[in-house]
Amino acid sequence: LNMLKADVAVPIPIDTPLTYLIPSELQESIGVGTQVVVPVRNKVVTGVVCDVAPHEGDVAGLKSIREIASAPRFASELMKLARWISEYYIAPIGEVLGAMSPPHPRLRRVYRLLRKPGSLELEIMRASHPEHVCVLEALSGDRPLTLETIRRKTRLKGIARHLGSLEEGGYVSHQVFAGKRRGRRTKSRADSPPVDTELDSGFQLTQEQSEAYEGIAAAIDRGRSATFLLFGVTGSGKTEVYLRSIDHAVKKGRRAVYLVPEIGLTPQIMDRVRRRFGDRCGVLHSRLSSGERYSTWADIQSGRIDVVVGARSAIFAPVENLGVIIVDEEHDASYKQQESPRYNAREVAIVRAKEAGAVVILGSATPTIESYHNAVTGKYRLHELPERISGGDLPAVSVIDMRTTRDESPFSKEAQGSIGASVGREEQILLFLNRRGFSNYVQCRECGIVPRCRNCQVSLTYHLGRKVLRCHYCGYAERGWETCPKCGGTNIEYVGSGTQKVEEYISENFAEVSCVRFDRDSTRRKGSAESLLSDFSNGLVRFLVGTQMVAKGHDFRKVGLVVVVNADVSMNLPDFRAGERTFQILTQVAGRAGRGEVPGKVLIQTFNPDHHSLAHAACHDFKGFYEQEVLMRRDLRYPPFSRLARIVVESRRQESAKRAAEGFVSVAKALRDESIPGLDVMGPSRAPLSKIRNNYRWHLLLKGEERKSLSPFIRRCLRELDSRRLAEAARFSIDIDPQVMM
DNA sequence: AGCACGCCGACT
DNA sequence: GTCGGCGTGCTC
Repeated sequence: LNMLKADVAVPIPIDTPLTYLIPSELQESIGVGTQVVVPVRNKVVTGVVCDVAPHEGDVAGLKSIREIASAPRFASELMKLARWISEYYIAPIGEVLGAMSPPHPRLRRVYRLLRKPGSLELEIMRASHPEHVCVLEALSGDRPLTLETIRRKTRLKGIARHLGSLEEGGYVSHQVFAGKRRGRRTKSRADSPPVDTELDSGFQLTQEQSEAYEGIAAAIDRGRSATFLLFGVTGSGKTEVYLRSIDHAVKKGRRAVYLVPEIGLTPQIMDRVRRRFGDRCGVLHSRLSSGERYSTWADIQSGRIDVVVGARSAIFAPVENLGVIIVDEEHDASYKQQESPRYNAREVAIVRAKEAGAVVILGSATPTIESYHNAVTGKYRLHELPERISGGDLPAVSVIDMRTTRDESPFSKEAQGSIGASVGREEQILLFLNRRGFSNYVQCRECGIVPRCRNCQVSLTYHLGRKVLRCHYCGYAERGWETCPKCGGTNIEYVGSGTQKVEEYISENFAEVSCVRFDRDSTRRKGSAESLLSDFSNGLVRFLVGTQMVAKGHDFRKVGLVVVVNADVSMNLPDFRAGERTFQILTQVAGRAGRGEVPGKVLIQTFNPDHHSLAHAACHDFKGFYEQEVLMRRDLRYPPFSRLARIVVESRRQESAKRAAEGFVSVAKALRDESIPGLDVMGPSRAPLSKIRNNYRWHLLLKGEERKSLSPFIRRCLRELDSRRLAEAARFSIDIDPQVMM
């Protein structure tokens, strides 16, 4: 008897795939990558076959694969990528494949009323189990309901239990139901605009654009993987280089993936791609319905699509014969997924390209220090696009020293004057405030100094309870300041979050013109972002007050003045990348000014006018910023001179979280050996967000010299911790190459 | 993740 | 005594 078994990765957070028998009638059609329907406990889920092997010994204890799922099979290239992600990012393989899959038909348990209780039965039930009556009432509508719906209708807890006893009593029954997939939508070819290659490609490329394009095209022809960094200010024509490179690949019979940070905010890019490639392009993003997403996915897999545009997860598009991957705005934080699997699409792109023999183009006006370093050291190939194509000069930027401001207004005298003058000239004004100051930092109002950790250079966070300043990387603590150690001043400010004063100030002082706020809160509703922005771009609204979101991509033609209300908030986040983030965001915001015929002016208000992020952003000098930042990174052994991993430990009880985190540190120190060069363990300490949803959070940082040794070492530590029972009541989450330290 | 099992306080 | 709260452990 030659039975076959399959290891199936299921979408639950367990470390290993589960083993199932393959029914003989399915043996022919199941291989690695096949998506199958399998029972897990009392549910059925869709999983992916990771391995097929002959099964020896008895069959007892093994369940069988139910059927082959309707979703198509994963190509071996993507299976290999999934394995790499799972190992490198220490994420369960089932979750990785789940993130890579198109939406599955939802398999759920539905409950149905079998028999109504008689009136006497009902009385007894009402007396003994009133919840049961509730549940039966919810089910009385004849339609089978899911657990979730019943829970919502009855607003009861422990629904499963009640249903169990009702089922036993013969009142209800359940069955497993596969939600039907909506039929594949046939895309109407009429609504896609005609392909119009002439319109864009008619332009003469600049010298630098041609050089970049020639280099990329040659690399695509060679068919060996290479990574390019396209470094150019906004408006320098990066997009045209991307599009020509894609065009070149497509003409050679290859395909392309084009990643953008947030597709919702960049409709122009989609338009340009559409115009160029017609219906041979497809979009993948989070706002698609599952039907739309599935149909695009199927179109990609069947080869009907040459160019896939999308956000982070589009890096998993089942594109065959990949020739080029674009990562636009490569510095953007949204490429890193902040929940498991915590992958970085930029890194995944490079790994995938290596496997496929494809070329990666990273593009940015403000590259990450890591990417620029790789370009400088020759790991990537660097191409610069130094000038704005359309002419338009970069705006004049002035840094305003707020230490001289004494009053309560959010604006300095100078800014007030500029705003007034700008309103007088009927220009539009963008007020940028970075409200995401979750963490309270301390600052001397007189000299502007902010206390920083002597070991880690990150700003210290003030803790009201104990009145101490604490480092969230290493745990270092000192007493809170009463006088400034530098200038002796006594005006020490505890800077909190939120500066809504701005909107108030504007409506009080400029009541005659309208002002709109643009941030996560005001744009939550679908479509509201678009309508707010169009009100601003067509001139209905004079002031736009916004956070990060306004800095991205929008092309406002009539903005004459940009004011950065408080540049210090992002500068003083307890994060070693705070300076880099500040530089990026300031450069982007400044880029919003002077894009049309109005010459732009940018004001940056700060208590720290000498900070290198500000100084270099003010003169549009990325390289100067890089040179200085890289010194700090080298000095303190931060990336790109090391690799980081962050371990977050969570528990309901403060003590267990702390103990488990300390346990990890002691295990890591005990297990360190020459297999993990340059290992450095920092912490443990309270995480900056030290309590979330009643869970206490501690964290620690590991530094290592090389990329490949850190993850296996962490896995060894976790196993050891488990076997020594040091992790009781605590959960670990691992963030490899962390981008944020909250 | 979800869900069952099992151990403890508040009610008939 | 039971009901139902949450902590712990397993899913082939």
